Amino acid sequence: MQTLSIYNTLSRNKELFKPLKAPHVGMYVCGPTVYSDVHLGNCRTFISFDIIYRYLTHVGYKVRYVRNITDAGHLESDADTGEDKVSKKAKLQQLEPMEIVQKYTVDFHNVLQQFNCLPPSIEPTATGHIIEQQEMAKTIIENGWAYEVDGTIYFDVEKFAKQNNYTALTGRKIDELFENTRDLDGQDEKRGRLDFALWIKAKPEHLMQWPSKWGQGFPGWHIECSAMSTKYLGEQFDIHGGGMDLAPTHHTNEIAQNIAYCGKQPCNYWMHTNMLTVSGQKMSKSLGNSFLPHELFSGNHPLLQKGYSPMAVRFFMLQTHYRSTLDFSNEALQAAEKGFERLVEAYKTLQQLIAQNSSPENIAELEKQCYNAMNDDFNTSVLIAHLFDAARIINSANDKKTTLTTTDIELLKKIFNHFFFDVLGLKIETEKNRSSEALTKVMDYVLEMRKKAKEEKNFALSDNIRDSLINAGIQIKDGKEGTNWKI
RNA sequence: GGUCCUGUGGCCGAGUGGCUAGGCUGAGCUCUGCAAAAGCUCCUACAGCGGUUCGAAUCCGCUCGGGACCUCCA
Repeated sequence: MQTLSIYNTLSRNKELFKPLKAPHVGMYVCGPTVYSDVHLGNCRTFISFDIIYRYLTHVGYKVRYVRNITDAGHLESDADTGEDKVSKKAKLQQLEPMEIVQKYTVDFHNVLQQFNCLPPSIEPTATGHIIEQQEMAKTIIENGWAYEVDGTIYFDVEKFAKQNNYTALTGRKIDELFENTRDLDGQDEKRGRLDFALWIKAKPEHLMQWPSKWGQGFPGWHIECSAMSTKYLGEQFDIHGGGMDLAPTHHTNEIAQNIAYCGKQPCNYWMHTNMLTVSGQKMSKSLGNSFLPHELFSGNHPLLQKGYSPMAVRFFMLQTHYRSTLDFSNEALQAAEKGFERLVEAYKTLQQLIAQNSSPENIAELEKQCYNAMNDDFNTSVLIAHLFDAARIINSANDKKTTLTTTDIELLKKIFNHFFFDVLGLKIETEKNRSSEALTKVMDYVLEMRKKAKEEKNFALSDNIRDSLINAGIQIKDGKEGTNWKI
């Protein structure tokens, strides 16, 4: 097993990864609230955790990866005010709330599939775990950490913070939090200003509500994750992840709930992915600089000069470490697209490399460096740099400027299979008709014609053939071993 | 306003107290009938000002800029 270190938000340091029950690893990631098209920032988070899931699996762990779908209880404001996001959308579109949930869940799955993300082991929903959430709230009340006011259950943060480190995740000073939170004038039935709801009394017109011992209501936003992680991963598990914006409120409250419920920290390693910006500014609807995944793929957006394939985008994201902000720009995307293509071409070249008896290259060391990169807090950026080194060696060997033994070539293939495909989750996109048999035969014939023309010094014709192929979107490359082509 | 994070070459983006990140772009060379591709070389940076140190982009302080969350506002 590899020695892996992970940056833990709790300690603000990289720590050696020690699972509670190796080889089993429990990982929980906060999934999307399915009330609108999936945000590209969400995609980044889920792609990051897809890599983590893939790498842990690759090095031999048996990972149970749980990622929830929030389909109820997430209000417009995190201060337990405003409407439920799903219900609001349902009213606007005059649909059943579960129609909204279905529509955007399907959309979410489609997008992640295009990005080649593996499905999680379990994908539980908030509405599917109402009982569990009620039970957890009940226990928290019994344990003395929550109270009921007219059918709504609040978590007593002030009381909790006196005996526990409520702000462990962010290191904020609790006194300042109290000071900076304003009074919710008049309507406030909470005891403390930082208190948050575990269960909320539903008004009669509220579309999504369930019976409970406290009357009709619906769950608070934070309780679902505590309830579902506990149900499927136990009271304590290994990794909990999500976007950085979730740490101060959602995750902080989640930890409080778990401790209030069973007296234990829910997990050992908290991992947070950084945000997305567009040309240096944060991606937001109000700034008019946000676009959807399908707009990014098609290029159908004023900010996009062209479309970028899902794999190019995935590769682009992986060139930046998950804890750094990721900046979208046409220039950067195009650079990534070309770099990705370069690796794909090197992989194809690798398949037809001819082995020599000896080699000056140290491929075993290269493989080791790839593992080192991933072991250092999943540093995909450094891993990719090593893959480019591999590409240079492959191309050099193809140009007869270096030599590789059979062992070297096999090891290079293994490196690509393990890291490029399995761990980074990249794939070679097969354009329709790209390598249909008929086209291959036609190309063989056309290239034979061109070869003959060249032998007869009829360069006008050979160039004409080449230009015509370029017009048809096919590029040819003359090499020592003959001519290759690609679309 | 508060807390936290962050500032790297034309662009993107890793990184460690002293040793080439890598990709894209541009220039030159090799190869080639020419081109493309590929290889090699070059453009060699670390926001600014102080400090610690034999030595800092890497540690500390301040200034300026960017971001996240909270507050405010809409």
